[in-house]
Parts: sequence; C-alpha cells; structure tokens
Amino acid sequence: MQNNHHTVARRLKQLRKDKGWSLTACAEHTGVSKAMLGQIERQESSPTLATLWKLATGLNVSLSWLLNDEQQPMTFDFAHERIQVERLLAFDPQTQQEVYKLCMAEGAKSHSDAHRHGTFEMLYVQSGRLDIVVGETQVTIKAGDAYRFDAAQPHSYINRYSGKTEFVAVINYR
Amino acid sequence: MQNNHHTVARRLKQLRKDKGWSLTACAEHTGVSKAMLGQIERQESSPTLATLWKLATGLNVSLSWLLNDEQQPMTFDFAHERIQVERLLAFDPQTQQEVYKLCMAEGAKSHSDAHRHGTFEMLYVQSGRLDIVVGETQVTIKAGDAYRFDAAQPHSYINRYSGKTEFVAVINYR
DNA sequence: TAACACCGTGCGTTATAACGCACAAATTAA
DNA sequence: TTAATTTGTGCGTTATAACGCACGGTGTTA
Repeated sequence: MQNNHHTVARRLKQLRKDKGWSLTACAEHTGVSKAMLGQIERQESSPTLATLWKLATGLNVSLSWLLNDEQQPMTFDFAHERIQVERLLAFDPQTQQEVYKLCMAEGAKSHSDAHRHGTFEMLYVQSGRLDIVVGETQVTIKAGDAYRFDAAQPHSYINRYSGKTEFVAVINYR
Repeated sequence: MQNNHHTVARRLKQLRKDKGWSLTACAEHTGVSKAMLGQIERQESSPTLATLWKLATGLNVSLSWLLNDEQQPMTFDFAHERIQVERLLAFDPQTQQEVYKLCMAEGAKSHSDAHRHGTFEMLYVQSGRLDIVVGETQVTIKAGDAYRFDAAQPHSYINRYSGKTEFVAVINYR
C-alpha cells in the first residue's frame, strides 16, 4: 500500500475527529458507506476516484489536500542577527502556504537547502535589492518586483547592495 | 461521472500523446493494463487510488496535477481608473499561481465574484490600509500585514481610508 | 496483392471495491 | 445499577475495477 493510502487514512481520521463525526455521521455527509469509511481508515481498501471525490466534497476539502502528505513548515535560519524574520501567516494545511517578511541588512546572506519536490517560493521585494541564487542561476530583484522559483533546489538570498532590503517570501508546498 | 474523471482522462491522453506512447507502451511504463488505460481515457471506469498512483508515478507527474482541472487566470476589473493594477508574475500552469500589485486610491472599491472551489488569495499590504470583505466577514489589514482567505467566495477590496493603499495579491488556484 | 505488426476496443473472468446488515463493545441515559 | 443508544468491525452479497486475450481496423513492407 503506497503512502497515499496512509495519507488519506490519516486525513480522514483527523477531519472526522475535528468535526466530531462518527463513521455514521460521516457516511451521511459524504455519501460513502460507514463500512467503506472504516476500510479506508484502516487502509484495507483502495478507494476509487469516485469515492475519493465524494469524500473530498462531503468533507469540504480539496482532492489534492486529501491525497497529499503533510508538509513540514519551512524554517528560516534565525541565527543571523543581520536578518530579521517575521512570520506574517503561519503554515496552513489547507492552503499548504506560509508567508514571511524578511529584512536583510547590507551584506547579509541566507542559504536554504533544497525543499521537498514541488515546493516553490514567490518573493516580492518591497525596498532595496536582492540577489537570489537558485542552483546555478542568479537573479537580481529590485523594489516593486516579484520573482518565483523552484524551492526544491538549494537557494540563497544575498543583499550585496547598500542599505537594507525588505521582502516578502511566500512559500507554497505541494 | 464527476469532472475529475474527465480531467484524468484528458491528462492521460495528453501525456501519452506528448510522450508518443501507445496504450501498450503506456501500460509497460505505468503497470496499468492497456485495457484499463483505455477505460480511463474513455471515462468508462473509476480508477482506484492504487491505479491512480501507478499512473502518476509511471507518467512522472504528481497526483494533484493528474486530478486537477486546469485553472483559468483571474481577471481583475481594469475599468476602474482609481485602481491601478500591475501584473508582477503571470499565471503559471506549473505553480497555478499569479501575482499582482494593486494601488487603490482613496474611496476605491473592487469586487470579485466567487472563484472556483479551492482558490485562495494572500494579500500583503505594503502601504495604507485595506478593508477586505469575504462573504459576511470584514477584515482590515494595515501596512506590513498579510491576510489569506478563501477566494471561492465573493469578495471585495475597499479603501475607506485617507490616501492610497498599495498591496500585493497572490492568487493560488487549486 | 498478401503478410505482418501495431493499434484501440470489447468481452469474459478474476479480484476487489462498496455496500447493508448483524453484532459485540463502548458510551450514554434513566 | 440496568436499559437504551451509539460506535466500529466483520461478513456475505452485489457491483465494478482490472485484467488477459481475441479481434477488426490501419499502416507498412515485401
């Protein structure tokens, strides 16, 4: 049984618990039989797409979310006193997104290892300039501009310019 | 048969065509039988999660992508001369995201109808203040703050404050 | 032209998803 | 405390997913 069955089981159990639904109540809301819900939670059966769709709509979640592994929130290296990090929006399992605002002093540099496949970042530079190095690619973003890249590669933020740089990092996990 | 079956069928056909694979070749790569592949493409059967997983891995795509409809880019109402819109990042099919920067003059208001289920927006206010009305909920965001909401509900942006408001809108489609 | 290879479809068979129902255990109500 | 209700599991039945295989159609080659 692949990871996805495990994920669906975990998600279903959690959602049921959150809503305070018994298998019977959940069956009424989703249109999937109580016995089948039990089988899914115990990973004793591989649900069809039609059944998965019933689950997603009855539980009011997206199929993607129901099938995907929970991602670990990204952690910035907070040890740099020349880099200030403020979390604007916490990681949300529903949207698989988190948002940070960073302020990098002149000369500051921050490196991130590759994240899980499918993760991407969108940066919006509010003031100053920022150099982004993604794999072998280097890009400079100036104030008012945005840049999106595949965060499943090692990447660095560098402020090689005079004065501080302020930017917003939006991270979307897949 | 729900939309998802139609989506899977379309995706499978397209991928097969792109790779130049016959049903036989595709069966060899995915471990799903030729006859079943045909059934899926003709939407004559609802594949199980195990089969979907085989497809996704054999075709080297994510499950999410295989199951989700291609989204249409959002369109802002450009008719308002009191609202300036700049597209920072175009809609990208891979990330299903697009990014805009908006500047709303004092008193300006912009309304959006509900988007497709699963769409969400993240707003970052750079300067000024902004009122967001989502369904029955109203929130005020001030400069430096971010807010995320379900864009599958009708929503409005309103600048009820003196002076202009500048903010970034990040739209993620599901 | 005939022979061959490949293609997608449909059929019958097997495996399993999905169900309704009964039941034991757990929980709640009197 | 007992009785009533609810809960999750397992069983047998039904429906259907998934398969191997045969077949007609198409294209290529000798």
